[in-house]
Amino acid sequence: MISNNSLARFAARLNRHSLLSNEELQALLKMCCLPAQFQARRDIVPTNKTVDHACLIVEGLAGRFDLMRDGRRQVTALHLPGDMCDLHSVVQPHTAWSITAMTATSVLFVPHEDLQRLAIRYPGLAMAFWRDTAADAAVLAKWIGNLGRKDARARVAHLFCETAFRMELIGLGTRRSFDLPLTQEQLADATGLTAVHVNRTLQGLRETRTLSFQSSRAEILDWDRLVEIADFDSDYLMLQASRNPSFETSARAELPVGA
Amino acid sequence: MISNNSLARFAARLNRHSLLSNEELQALLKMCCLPAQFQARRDIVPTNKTVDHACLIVEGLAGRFDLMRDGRRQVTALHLPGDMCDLHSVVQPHTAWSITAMTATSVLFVPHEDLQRLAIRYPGLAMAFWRDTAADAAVLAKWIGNLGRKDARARVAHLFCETAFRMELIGLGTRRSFDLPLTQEQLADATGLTAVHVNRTLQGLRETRTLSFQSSRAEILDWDRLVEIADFDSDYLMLQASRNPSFETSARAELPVGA
DNA sequence: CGAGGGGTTGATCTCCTTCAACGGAGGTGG
DNA sequence: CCACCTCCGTTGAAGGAGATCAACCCCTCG
Repeated sequence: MISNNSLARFAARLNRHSLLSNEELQALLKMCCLPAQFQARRDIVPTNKTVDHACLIVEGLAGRFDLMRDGRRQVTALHLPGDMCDLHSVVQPHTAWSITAMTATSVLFVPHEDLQRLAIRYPGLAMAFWRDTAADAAVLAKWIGNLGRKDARARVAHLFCETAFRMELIGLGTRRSFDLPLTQEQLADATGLTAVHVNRTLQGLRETRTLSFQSSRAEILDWDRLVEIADFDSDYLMLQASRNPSFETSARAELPVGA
Repeated sequence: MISNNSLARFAARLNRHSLLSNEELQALLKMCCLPAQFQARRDIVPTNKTVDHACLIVEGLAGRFDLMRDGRRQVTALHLPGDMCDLHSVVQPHTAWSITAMTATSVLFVPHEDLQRLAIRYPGLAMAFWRDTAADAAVLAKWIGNLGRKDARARVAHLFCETAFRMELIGLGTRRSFDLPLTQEQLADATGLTAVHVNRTLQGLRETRTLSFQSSRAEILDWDRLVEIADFDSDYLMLQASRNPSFETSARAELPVGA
């Protein structure tokens, strides 16, 4: 199955915050899953359904959306390749959100059943899944802070800092330069602004030689300045610091004995 | 130990979204934990530390805060009695957030070690913990939508809808009438507004006989109207609908045999 | 009695929205 | 190959929602 390669990206993500044993890793990679393609602006997971599979981003960009009655929409999370963007649906199969392809996107659908089976069989994996959901939540919390208490410039700057950081982490470009094929309207959906104001804000950042974002490419000209403007601190991403090896090893040690 | 009674509230919360077996329930209630009291505005969990215990709210109100460099602050989550407000710290012991008592609050500190042990021993509990974190994240996502795309009136209305709903659920008042000893400044911290504007917004809601909030008491005079203004839909709270019994029972069935 | 915290009010300012128009790039069909 | 259309970025002008600043009131508490 071709999907092995793509599952590896997810495994790598988990392994970044949770140490996985070889056995756990192998079990992860053996999950069977269904590949699918989506054009930009297509719903990958519609709202208000009950789903029986989670969705792993292989290529492209996907957004989790909160939709208002009047048609306004807000991106609540941005998902890059390797993200299992609704891993939480395993424990919460009724969707109150919707996941939409923001660019042409290819995904793998992974049955909940498989993920549940792994979580029961391997407590270390259950912890890793839980931790992944917690990491996701930490990003959500940070976005609340940004939307609630920062102006347009800081919000846009923060989005670019975060995305640059994550892109570098998964090996898609560097934090100074990476592809980001989003329209200004999509950036607006993510920052709680209008497309017009995102435009003006980007111009401001461009004029001060801080950030240039043109033809789907982000070039961060002055990283320190951007971080300063955004009040960005990568800690919340929980990408390297949050390992909890003492528990992971004890989990493994206890597995053959205790359970 | 006095704490049994208080742990029961948390168990009830879990049981609301995850079916627990008697054995799991008993194990939960047997956790040992340390009671503590906090005055309003005291940090229960400071930011930028590594913690080895989670924090269960027994009485009072606590807020999770995101703090900006310049001193601005944003509440990212509001925690009511029965909430284990940083359950996610079990898998993510480094705090990027801070938890502060918003009123006089009594809490129980529960060692991560105990929670981890339970999660390993009982996959059903591990799932319940994971689901609790997911439910928490769903609220965070909804708040992002509110902050990003709704005006002051809708934000305030939504906060009251959500809180009324949750209060009723845990048996502290009804959705029409409940105690909420928060200042307008604290409401402002939660809605991304200023205290002055919260004041004017509340006046507007009071004048239209929708909501009255005075001397620490919320009276929702017109629930339907408030829901309409807030664009509130309780689905995201995942309080009754998200049970996943098919898995829970299979987990239990497999426990004695499989693991 | 004085101090301080919280609610209320008014005046002013500003950031962002809204609306509208235009231009360029890319795609399509005659 | 050009006409046309659509999408996206850009610009300008006007309006509005909410912030900011400052004052005042009331209540509680030392």
